[in-house]
Amino acid sequence: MKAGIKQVARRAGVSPATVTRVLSGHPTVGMEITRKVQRAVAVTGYQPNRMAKGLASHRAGVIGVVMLGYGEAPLSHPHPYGKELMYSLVAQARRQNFDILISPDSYSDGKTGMRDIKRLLQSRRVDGVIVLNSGKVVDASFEGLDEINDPVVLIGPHRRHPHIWSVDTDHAGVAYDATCHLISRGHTHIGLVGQPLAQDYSNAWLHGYERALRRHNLKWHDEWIVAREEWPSGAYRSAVSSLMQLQSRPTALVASNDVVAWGILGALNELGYRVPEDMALVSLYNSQLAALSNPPLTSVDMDMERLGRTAVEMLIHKIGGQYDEGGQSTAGRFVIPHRLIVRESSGIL
Amino acid sequence: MKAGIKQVARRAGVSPATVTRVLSGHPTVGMEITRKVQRAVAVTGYQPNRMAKGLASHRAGVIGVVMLGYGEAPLSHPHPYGKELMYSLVAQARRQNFDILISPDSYSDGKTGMRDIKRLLQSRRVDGVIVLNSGKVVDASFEGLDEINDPVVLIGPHRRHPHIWSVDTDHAGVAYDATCHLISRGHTHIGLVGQPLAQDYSNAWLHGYERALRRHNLKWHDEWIVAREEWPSGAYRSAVSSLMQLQSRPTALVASNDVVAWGILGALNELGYRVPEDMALVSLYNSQLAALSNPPLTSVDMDMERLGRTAVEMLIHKIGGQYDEGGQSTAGRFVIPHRLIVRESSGIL
DNA sequence: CTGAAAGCGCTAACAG
DNA sequence: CTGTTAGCGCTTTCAG
Repeated sequence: MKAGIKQVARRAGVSPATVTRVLSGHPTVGMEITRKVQRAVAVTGYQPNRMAKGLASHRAGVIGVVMLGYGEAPLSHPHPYGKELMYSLVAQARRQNFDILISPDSYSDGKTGMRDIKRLLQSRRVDGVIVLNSGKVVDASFEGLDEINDPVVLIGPHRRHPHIWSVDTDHAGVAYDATCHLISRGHTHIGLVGQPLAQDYSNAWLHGYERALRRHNLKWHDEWIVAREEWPSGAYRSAVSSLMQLQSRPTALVASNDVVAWGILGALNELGYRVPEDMALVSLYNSQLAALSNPPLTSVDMDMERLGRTAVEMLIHKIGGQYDEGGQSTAGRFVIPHRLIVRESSGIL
Repeated sequence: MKAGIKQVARRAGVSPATVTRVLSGHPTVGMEITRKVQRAVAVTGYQPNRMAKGLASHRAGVIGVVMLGYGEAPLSHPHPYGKELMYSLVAQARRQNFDILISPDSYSDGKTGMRDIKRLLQSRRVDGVIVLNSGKVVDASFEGLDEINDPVVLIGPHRRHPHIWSVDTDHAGVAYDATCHLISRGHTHIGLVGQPLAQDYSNAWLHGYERALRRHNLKWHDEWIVAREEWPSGAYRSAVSSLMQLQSRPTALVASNDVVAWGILGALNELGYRVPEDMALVSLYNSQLAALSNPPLTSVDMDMERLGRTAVEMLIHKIGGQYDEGGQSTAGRFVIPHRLIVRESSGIL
């Protein structure tokens, strides 16, 4: 029952090589023969053995996904690249006929990350790898990424590796735009709530935030900036509470993502403050949660769909051309445009 | 540079077969030789070519994941099995040294689902498949699933296929427990808000809900049951609003998942009602959102971690024994226990 | 334009 | 206990 290429070939009255040619759309095959082969394939329900195909052709037809610094729970990590991005990767890979492989190695942290990526590539299970930088990974962890000869595309920030292909959002720009929007709504006291500033993302946010304020000749206080790694249930309440009790308190906040924004919203509500009247709010990422809150969140959309799509396209391009081009001299960095989605949390004009 | 098994063998002064034996932990290898081989492997940084290995051993070391009925956005589908389940699958697969493959075929809907699963299996890319039933798939779509000879484990409900291996939650029991909890809090007017009742999950919920009410000699009205496929932003508000205006309105609701519960919470809040005073709420799934709401949601935890883990264990067991056992005569259905997590939304004692 | 032959890199009998 | 010998099922030169 398990039809092999030989059975198909015999049935069609041709050689195995010809079957391969028809199946891979090789141009130089006669109409007659093509027909016969196609019929034989249809009748037998033939499906090529991917192992054999891969072994012979040196191509797996698979893209590996490695998440750096997500610890034990990468898929439940709310931030910064969530399921939207993951979905986009899978969807685009499908369009180009690649599978997505999530290997055990995918759970690496910074320390072992590079080694795991190399292992994955060397085992030839995948043709290339997309690395998701959670932002927790210090840049030094990418040491060696640029020496890998197989196709690799990094999603996320990195500083010191000009040879790495990557695609990312302009995180500083995102924070800048969010802050400017609040300024344009008349706010002069603006705070920032999010993750620890040691992380690459947060760092960029801080820069964008400060740049926006500076450009508008506004000042800010360190107490307006709240950053913590974990946000257990009570944390929002106490953070918001301290913020509100400041003698010179912010009247608007930039939240580093929608989950944080929801937390702030809840705390504000619980403490009897109203949004946007008592406190305006702008969030980042514009996930599905943003529109569902009360009031709906103004949030910066980072177009995860396009981010993922671009990453896969870049990678497959590299995979296709990995023998043509010598080395990674043609590295590039793509920045996906973001845009502010104005809803009610930032105030009504 | 690209070390193959031959290089390693030569370096260690042994035959390729011996290298294989050492690497696969074959018992009958001398200490001396084992050492030498291990050293050679370490020095060369040898990584077996998985294609070749797979072709020769007839095992891919990969588990395929197919999501049925999730349409174009399986990974962003909030319900019923989200990223927690996905994570659990990947984590458990890792523990047992399997990769997870999300193939283009994974996006099947009911119509083409079976065909895609067969294709995936027949291409020998994967050793077995875990099928996630979104609940939207009508049971008839599983026609043929029981004829597949390769290992398949279904996660989710199904009715007519005794030969299918599956693991699931007792959905009716979940709704039953949620409803009983509300009853024990003194409620007699209890509503149900969720997805269309034509879906398997919702059907089970309805049964559990009704059973609980019947057992306690309580009545319910059709207007207390709100079911819709999509919940755009305004939908919660209007649903809640109609519910509250009923002359005999429910004082408590069972929400089919945490996202729905958040929506209800928001609408209630917006309309000036308080939870749990004006309306008590119990939700299902106990996702990360449940604890973060205000007030925190009482929700039924379905232990997605264990659900995923069990599914992978079952599948790998089948993969391991697929030549020993004849046919699928030993099919089984595992039900993962759930438990109610009491928080504030269902009332304070 | 098509067939024949030669592997891809590894594992799995079978000998020794 | 270890080496030798055949392939796994497909692709790919290379002839014709």
